[in-house]
Amino acid sequence: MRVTTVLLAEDDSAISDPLSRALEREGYKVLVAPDGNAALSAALYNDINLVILDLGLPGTDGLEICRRIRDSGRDLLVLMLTARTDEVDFIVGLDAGADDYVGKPFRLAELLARVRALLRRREPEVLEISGVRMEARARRVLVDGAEVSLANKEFELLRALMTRAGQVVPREDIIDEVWHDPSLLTSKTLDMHISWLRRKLAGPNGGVDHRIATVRGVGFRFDSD
Amino acid sequence: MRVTTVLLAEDDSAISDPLSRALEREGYKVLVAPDGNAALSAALYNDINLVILDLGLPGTDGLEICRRIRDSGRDLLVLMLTARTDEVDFIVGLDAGADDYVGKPFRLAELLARVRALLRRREPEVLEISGVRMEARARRVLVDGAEVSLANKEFELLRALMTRAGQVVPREDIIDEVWHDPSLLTSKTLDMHISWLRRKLAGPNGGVDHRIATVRGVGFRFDSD
DNA sequence: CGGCCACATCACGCCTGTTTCATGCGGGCT
DNA sequence: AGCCCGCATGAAACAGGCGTGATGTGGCCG
Repeated sequence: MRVTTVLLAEDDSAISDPLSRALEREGYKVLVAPDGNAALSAALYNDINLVILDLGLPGTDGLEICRRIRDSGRDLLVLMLTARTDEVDFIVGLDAGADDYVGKPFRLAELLARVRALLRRREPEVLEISGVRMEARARRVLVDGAEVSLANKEFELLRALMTRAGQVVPREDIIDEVWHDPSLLTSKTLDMHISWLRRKLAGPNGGVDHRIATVRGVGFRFDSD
Repeated sequence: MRVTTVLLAEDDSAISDPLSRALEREGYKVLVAPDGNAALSAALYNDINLVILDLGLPGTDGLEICRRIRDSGRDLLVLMLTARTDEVDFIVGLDAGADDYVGKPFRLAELLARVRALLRRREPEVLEISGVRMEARARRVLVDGAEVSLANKEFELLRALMTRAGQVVPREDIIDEVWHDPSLLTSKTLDMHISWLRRKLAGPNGGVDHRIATVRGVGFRFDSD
C-alpha cells in the first residue's frame, strides 16, 4: 500500500466535508466515519495510516476508541481533534495514546501541517541506491556525487520508484502517488516525466540511464544495480 | 546536531507521562523528576538544557528550586509551570529566575512552542557556514570576513535558514518563525526579504549569491557548500 | 513482412511561483 | 518638521514546471 489513507472520524459534516476535500487535495485517500463504531471498525479493518479522531463523536467515546486502536497493536497514527482545549483533555488524550492533539477551532493549514508532520516520521531521511542518493529533507538528489536539480514532480516520481527499488511499480500506482489523480491514467504525462528524469539521472555527458527500466504494459522499475 | 535534554519536574504522572512522550517526539531527551529534591539533583548533576518546573511539586518549593539552580551558576533554561495563573506568581516566578512561565491549563502546542522558543536562545553563539559567520548576541554577520549590516527581519530570516542549513525550510515555517503571522503566507513579502538578503550576502561587487537556494513550491535552503 | 501498440521524444505554450522595481507608510532620530 | 530606514505591497517582468499533441521508434504478433 503506497497511497496514504486517512480515516476522518467526525460526525459534523460541516467539518468533515471540507476537511476531507482538503485532505484529498493533499493526495491522501480519505475515509469518513460519522460515529464511534464506524470509526473503530474502519480503523481496525481497513488499511489506514492515520486517524483524525474527533473526541466528541456520537457512539463509543473517542478516548475509548483511541485506546482500542492502540490495544489492537495496529501501526497507525492518531491525531485527536476536540472542541475542548484545556489541558485535562489534552493530557488524557495523549495518555490514551494519541500522537498529536489539535483543539477546535483549528486553522485548516495548521491541521494539514500536523498531518504532514506525523506522516513524515515514516519516511526515511536518506535513500541511496545504485549511485543515486536522495536526501528527503534537503530535497536534494546526488547522482554519483554530483547534485542534480529535480523539479517537484520529478522528485516525487523518483521517490516513488526508489522506495520500491527492485520491484516494478505499476503506472497506476505511480500516478496515484505522484499526481493523486486517476484521470491522468490515460495520459502520456507520466512518460514525459520519466523521460526527463532519466535524462537528469544520466548525468551531463548525456549517457543513457540504466537505472529506470521500462516494463512494457505494467510500469517502471528502479534497478538496484 | 547535539541532543537537547529536558528535565520535566512534575509529580503528576497524568501530566508528566504523556508530556514526556510529546517532548520525546519533538526530538528531546527527557528526564522526569517526581519531587523537589530529585528535580534539584537532576538539574545540578546531569547535563540538562532546560527544566520544565512545576511549582506545585512536593518536597522543596518550586521557587526555591529555581533559585538554587540559578545560584549554582549552571547554564540552563527554566520554564515554570503552575496551576496558578495570576500575575503575582508570574512576577515572583520570573524574579526567581525563570526564563518563561506557562500557566495551567495550557495547550500542548503552546507549551512546545515556548520550549522551542527558549531553546532557540541557547543556539550557538556563533554559527559559521559557507563563509557566512553569524554572531548571535552581537547580532552581527560577516560574509567572507567582511561585515554586512542586516535589518532585523533579514537577520531573523537568515538565522531561520542557517540554523537548519542543508534542509529545505518551508515558506510556512519561515513565516511562523520570523513573522509569527500566518496571514502573510500568500504574500510576496518573504520573497522580498530573501531578495534583499541574497543581495547583501553576495557582497558589494554584486555577484550572485549561491548560498540560498530556492526550492520551488516548497521553500528555501541555506546550502552548506 | 506489415501493422499495432506501448513507449520515448520533441516542440510548444499555458500557468504558477518567484524575483525585482517602484511606491508608500510609519517610527525613530536630528 | 524633515529625513532616513525598515518593511509591506501591487504591478510587472521572468523562469521554470508541466501537460499535450504530433511524431518517431522498436518490439511483438499475426
